[in-house]
Amino acid sequence: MMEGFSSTLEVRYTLQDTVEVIAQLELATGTKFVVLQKQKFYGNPDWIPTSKGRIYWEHPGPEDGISIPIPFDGQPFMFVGRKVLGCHQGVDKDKERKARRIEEKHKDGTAGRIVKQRKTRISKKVNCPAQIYSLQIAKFPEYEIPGNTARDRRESAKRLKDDLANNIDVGYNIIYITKLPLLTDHEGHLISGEAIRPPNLVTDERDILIEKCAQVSQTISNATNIVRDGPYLKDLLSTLQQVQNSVLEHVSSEEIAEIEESIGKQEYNPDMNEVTIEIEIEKQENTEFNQCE
DNA sequence: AGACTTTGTACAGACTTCTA
DNA sequence: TAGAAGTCTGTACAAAGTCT
Repeated sequence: MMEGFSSTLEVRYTLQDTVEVIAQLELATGTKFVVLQKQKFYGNPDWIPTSKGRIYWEHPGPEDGISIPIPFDGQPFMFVGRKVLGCHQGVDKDKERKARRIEEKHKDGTAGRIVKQRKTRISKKVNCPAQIYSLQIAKFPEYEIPGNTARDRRESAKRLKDDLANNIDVGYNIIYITKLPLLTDHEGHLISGEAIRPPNLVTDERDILIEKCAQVSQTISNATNIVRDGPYLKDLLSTLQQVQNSVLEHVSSEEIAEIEESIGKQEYNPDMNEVTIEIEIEKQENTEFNQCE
């Protein structure tokens, strides 16, 4: 990982390692990425720096874009190439092309022979926005500057360009910086067996249902405290575990981790005594519920 | 069932637009 | 004006649909 960057940035020194990082991501998430764009020299060992290449000291990158910001670290660098991969269920970039092809087909049909309407296949593209952005840069450590002044930059860049122009052997390190998407960046399709979530309910309706679920859970919890029938409790536990599993099936692995973490925190919560007291009070208040049983 | 056709997808490179 | 980023287009291939 690169210091000062988002945790999704991976830095590697060979193409093979970079390919491996992407392969591991695909394996871990059950996703597949296809090349949206690849520049000529990305991963190309034939690339050599020339005096015509632009020298950078930093690269801010657009705020809302997917590009990778490269902070100043004293060493000048050049862009070698970039590669952008998109989730294979991402944007259908050939949509217009397909439409054109169908239109042309129609024209052909009216110009003589009868064209039978064929059942159209369903595209797997669901506009998933997840993308991998990989940059290949070449850093020149021999031209590192101690400070970050305009004068230092100018002098060092000039020295580097002169050396390149005079065919002096300039040492450089190839670096691949790859920005990986998070699981939450995927939309509208399966990830590692996760069920496709139906469209979210209107917030109000959802809130009401959550509230009702909470009430039922609370009632069960309160009533369970007073049940003395051992075999029944055993059956109840089994049923509740099934319900729990069913609920967790509708929650992502990250959310489960959050829940588990919060449960872990509660064990050390000094306020837990207050919760216990509340339950004790509720137990007394629920004698009415007990009588109804 | 196998051959043929159509459609969807993938890749690469050229071209265009935008920006510092 | 150079180079990053975005768009377009040609080509190839695989898979599904259709025909015989």
